[in-house]
Amino acid sequence: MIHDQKTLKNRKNEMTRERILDEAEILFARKGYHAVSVREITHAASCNLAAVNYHFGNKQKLYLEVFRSRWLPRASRVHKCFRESLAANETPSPNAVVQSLAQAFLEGPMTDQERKRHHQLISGELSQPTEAFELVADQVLRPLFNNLLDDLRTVMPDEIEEEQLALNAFSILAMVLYFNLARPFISRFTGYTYDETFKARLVDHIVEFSLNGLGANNKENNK
Amino acid sequence: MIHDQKTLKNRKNEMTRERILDEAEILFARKGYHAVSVREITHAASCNLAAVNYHFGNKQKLYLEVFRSRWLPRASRVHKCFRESLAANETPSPNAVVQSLAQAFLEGPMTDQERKRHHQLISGELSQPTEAFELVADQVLRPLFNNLLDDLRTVMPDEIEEEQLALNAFSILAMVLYFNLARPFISRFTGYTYDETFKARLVDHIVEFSLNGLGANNKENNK
DNA sequence: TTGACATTTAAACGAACGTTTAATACGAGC
DNA sequence: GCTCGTATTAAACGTTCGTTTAAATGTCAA
Repeated sequence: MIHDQKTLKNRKNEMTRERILDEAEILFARKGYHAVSVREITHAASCNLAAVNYHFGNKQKLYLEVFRSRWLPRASRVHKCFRESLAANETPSPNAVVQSLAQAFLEGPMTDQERKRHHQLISGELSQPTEAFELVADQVLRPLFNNLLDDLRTVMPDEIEEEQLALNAFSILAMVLYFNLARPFISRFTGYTYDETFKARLVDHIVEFSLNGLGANNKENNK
Repeated sequence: MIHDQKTLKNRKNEMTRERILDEAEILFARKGYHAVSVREITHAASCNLAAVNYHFGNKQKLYLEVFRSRWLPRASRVHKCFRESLAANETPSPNAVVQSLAQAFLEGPMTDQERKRHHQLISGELSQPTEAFELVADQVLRPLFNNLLDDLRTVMPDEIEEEQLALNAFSILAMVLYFNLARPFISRFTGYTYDETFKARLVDHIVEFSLNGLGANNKENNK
């Protein structure tokens, strides 16, 4: 601990910064940007009120940094999980595409409360987009969409139109995203809890439903 | 105008009230509850700051009243449109169910900016539920879901499980709601504008995709 | 015209907000 | 030990917030 004092100092510096980011993400996800005060965040992070402005400039920049340093990496992990799971199949197929995507999003590399935070944050941006949405759209959503489009192009018949392909891609995303976003809604109406069994059931259903949905343009090789 | 002064007075009373509700809905939809101030609303409605508290008690109750007197009736109109469109078919079929639902939601009895406001408001409640969500869930969403469930029970094979039925219902709703909620997202990535042609194309796609999705449990009579 | 009631108005309230400041604390390098 | 630069602190800043008040205005019945 003597030989690396710079690190020690930096770690101390970053401790508060990181603690603020952690608590800010939790609170922003739970209550939304405007319903959370800087005082609330700094109190949860056990630091001084001025720390937010010292480390991030202002509240808005802190919010953006939550997306940059927390949301984006997590989304990248999910995206990577999807890519690797898909690549693991020796022969590409619509089934592999949809199954990999659904598993990555519903059972992917996140704890359950992480997933909840993750989707609450993006849900807020979808309903009231800020600068953070630009970030997310450019760095995550568009690459994901384009990848999905390419995957579908590979496994679907050649004669299919581009527009039809895009609509299919959106529909698959709709299924995957909806069953994450509408979780409270679904739990409320059915009484189901999102435990491992139910999530596995959900993945199966999404795969089956989407695959048949695609099947309209792809009668022969969808299994 | 002499014989009905009570009405005249009441109309005057309600003028301000209604104007506030109109402007409040627009602003709440556009910016979200916490990002809109009472001053902003009363200025847009060209009335005094205290009018909100006089007519509605407080800001929160005004927000709730927007849902009660504006959102719910509009949702009822859409629901009714769906029911009537479905009843117009002489023989019930999965195709009729899905098509009626998709048309009611995407091309139903609303102007386009009404639909935008409508979905922005509910989108906010989905991502950060308040008391208004209870209202909407009980009065609109649950009846709609139960109706859809009953419709599907009628047109699907008898041996289908309740859970399977519920998942199918959610999936159809996912398609319909997603293509409304994710409109900015979709427009951004494809460049498509939500004009009449594209909306008709969307309805066709949703019907086809969902119908095939259902088809997994319903091979023979889905057309 | 007068009196009772409902609505609108201007002004102010205290509280909470995001942000700034200036002083203090503290580890790293000389 | 001293100094420099970074981090933390307590306090205050000016603004805006939702809400309240009390007076003014308007409306209709008697």
